[in-house]
Amino acid sequence: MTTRWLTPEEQRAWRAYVAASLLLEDAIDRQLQQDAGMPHLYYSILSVLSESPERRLRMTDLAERLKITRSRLTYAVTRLEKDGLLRREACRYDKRGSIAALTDEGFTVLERAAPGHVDTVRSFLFDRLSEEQVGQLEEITAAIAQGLQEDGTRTAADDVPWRRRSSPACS
Amino acid sequence: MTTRWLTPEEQRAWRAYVAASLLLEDAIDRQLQQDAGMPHLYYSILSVLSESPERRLRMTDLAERLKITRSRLTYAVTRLEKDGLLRREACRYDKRGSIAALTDEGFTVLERAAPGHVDTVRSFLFDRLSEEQVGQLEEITAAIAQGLQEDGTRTAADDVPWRRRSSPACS
DNA sequence: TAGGTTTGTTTAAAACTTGAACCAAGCCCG
DNA sequence: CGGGCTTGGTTCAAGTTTTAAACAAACCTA
Repeated sequence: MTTRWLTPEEQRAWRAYVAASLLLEDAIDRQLQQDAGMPHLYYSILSVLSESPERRLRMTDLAERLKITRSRLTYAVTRLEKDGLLRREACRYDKRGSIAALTDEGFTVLERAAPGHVDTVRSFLFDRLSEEQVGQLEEITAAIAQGLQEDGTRTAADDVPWRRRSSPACS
Repeated sequence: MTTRWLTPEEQRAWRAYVAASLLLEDAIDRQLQQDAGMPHLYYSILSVLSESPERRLRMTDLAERLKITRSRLTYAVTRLEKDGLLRREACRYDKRGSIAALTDEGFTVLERAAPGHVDTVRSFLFDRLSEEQVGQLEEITAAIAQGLQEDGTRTAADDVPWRRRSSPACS
């Protein structure tokens, strides 16, 4: 089968997208590095934890929400723990598990970094979009993410309903 | 001034965006690494070169199009040169300049990798969007990129029209 | 209980990024 | 012309991150 190349419209969209995502991620990383001493990913870890029940989550669940590998997460969490922003706890229900729990200090750091972060996201993203476009962006990116999820992390267990992760957060 | 937090709609959009861009970049990197032995950025370098007049471009111009620092580009180009996919040439009109020129081998590698890459982009992105959404995506990301450009790389020269880079590609 | 899975970490090697420092070449202006 | 600033590009050192493979412990199911 011969390749279906991108149409001119698709090409324009693709290029604009690539440029925007690169620039945006750079800008956000820079801002957070500056103001909070950590890159976007690390901030996201704290942020996700802060919204979880009891501000804690199992490593695997955390990795899943952040769309990163467990190995990568282990590395990041180790640094955050060293900085005292979170703590690892044992899981009572599953002795293999370890739980990342946001510390008070971590929460404070997050609270202090949040305004600057939101300002950045706002000024570079939402301030430039109409309300309508915000909705469009959500639909578009949600569709993309969905496609990539079901495809990527497809394991045998996904085909066995009764074995699917339920993850009561073990909390 | 108190922070204007994100509205629920904005939050949803932001999260979907972050997840999608991460997953998409991962998927593309994986595919290209697999099929062409290089990450997305390197492929982009070859790709931009292949579309430039005489398949060559000055380093600074290349960095500008790719939205990366010159330092970062130097590193990448060094590797690509080592792999024989491009060659550095002296610039006749400006003895400071160096030009990255795609080699025949580089072009061949690109030709072979392109179908797989396009397939990936298509299946993860465009196949999931309506024609209308493609247009929306372009407008949205173009707006974002524009905002980030004028802000970021603002140098004194930008305010002096007659000194702005014209870059006749020196070719 | 055996066999296969899942969890999370470890390890070692690469790959990448950054920022500053630097040199050579170009440009400006008195 | 010649000093002084700017630009193009690389180099360097340091640190960060990423990956993949291997692993042990704990789980699960038959």
